[in-house]
Amino acid sequence: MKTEMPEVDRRMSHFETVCREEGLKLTHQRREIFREIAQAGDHPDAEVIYQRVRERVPTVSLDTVYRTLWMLNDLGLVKTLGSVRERTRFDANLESHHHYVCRKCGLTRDFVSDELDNIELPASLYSFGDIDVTHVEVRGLCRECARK
Amino acid sequence: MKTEMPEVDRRMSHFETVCREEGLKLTHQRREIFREIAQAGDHPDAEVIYQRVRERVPTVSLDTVYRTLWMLNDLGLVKTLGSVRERTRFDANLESHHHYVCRKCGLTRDFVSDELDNIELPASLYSFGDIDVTHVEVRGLCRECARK
DNA sequence: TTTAATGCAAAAGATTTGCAACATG
DNA sequence: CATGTTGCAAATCTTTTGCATTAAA
Repeated sequence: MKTEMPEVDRRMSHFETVCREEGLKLTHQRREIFREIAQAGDHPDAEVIYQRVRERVPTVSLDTVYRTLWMLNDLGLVKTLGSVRERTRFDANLESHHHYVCRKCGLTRDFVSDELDNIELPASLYSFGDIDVTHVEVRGLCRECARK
Repeated sequence: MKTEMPEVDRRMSHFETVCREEGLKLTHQRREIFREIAQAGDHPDAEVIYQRVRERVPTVSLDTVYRTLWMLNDLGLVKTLGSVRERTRFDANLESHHHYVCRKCGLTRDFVSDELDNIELPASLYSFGDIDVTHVEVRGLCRECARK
């Protein structure tokens, strides 16, 4: 389930290029933390990344992992799954619906779409398991944030 | 942006029915916490719900809000946006892709689909703001969890 | 009256921050 | 060598838990 080496190498050099462009130092820790995410196929969280990097860099600290992760996210080198630095939000609307989320302020609005509710999913998906619901999240910059 | 009253009332009576069926006590706190989510149009988090309920029930405590929220979630009376009781996960795959997520164990697998990448979104969406990316999350029970 | 639910306070967990020591460019 | 980065420890913030008290059925 790991990413293949040629792809990992491609990601590593992109990472190094972006860091140089931004004037960020290419430390041993940063390289190894990024490499870990670049080759992982399972979307690890900060703690898991920390444990894995520690096998190769025993002195790395958890706070460096966090700092690096957010730095990579700000540079657009990694993405986060689910909410970004946000708490769990609750919703009592049980009808099938989807969300528009502002990438900057987190504003979230419901929308419905019969078309989306009936999209055909790739057959390969069923090899992962069965399917209950399909939820579409549309991200963008909301009007309010665009004005500033 | 609040939910209209008739719909709130419908949700309230559904909530009461389910609680009775499950033998759960209909306390003042539970009613007001549920009402708050039922009428909110903005997907509040636990802290926000707590602050709003406190205006009407000044003695309510934050831990009761948390306990009630998870109870409602377990009963299927509310849903959570984003990850459920999970930490932020990271991903270095920047290509457009979607996720299959197991509702039980959180297993997450990437998948790609040209069809999904080209779905037509409702025009009304553009009234919220501009659109960067569309991400589809398919939820279900993975094979591993289904076997148990 | 019986039992479950609440509020409090304390614990646990996750993430962030200040700062001196250190490594990179 | 100058500056940005690290590791440590402590702080902060969010969520959970134990337990005596209270309220629903």
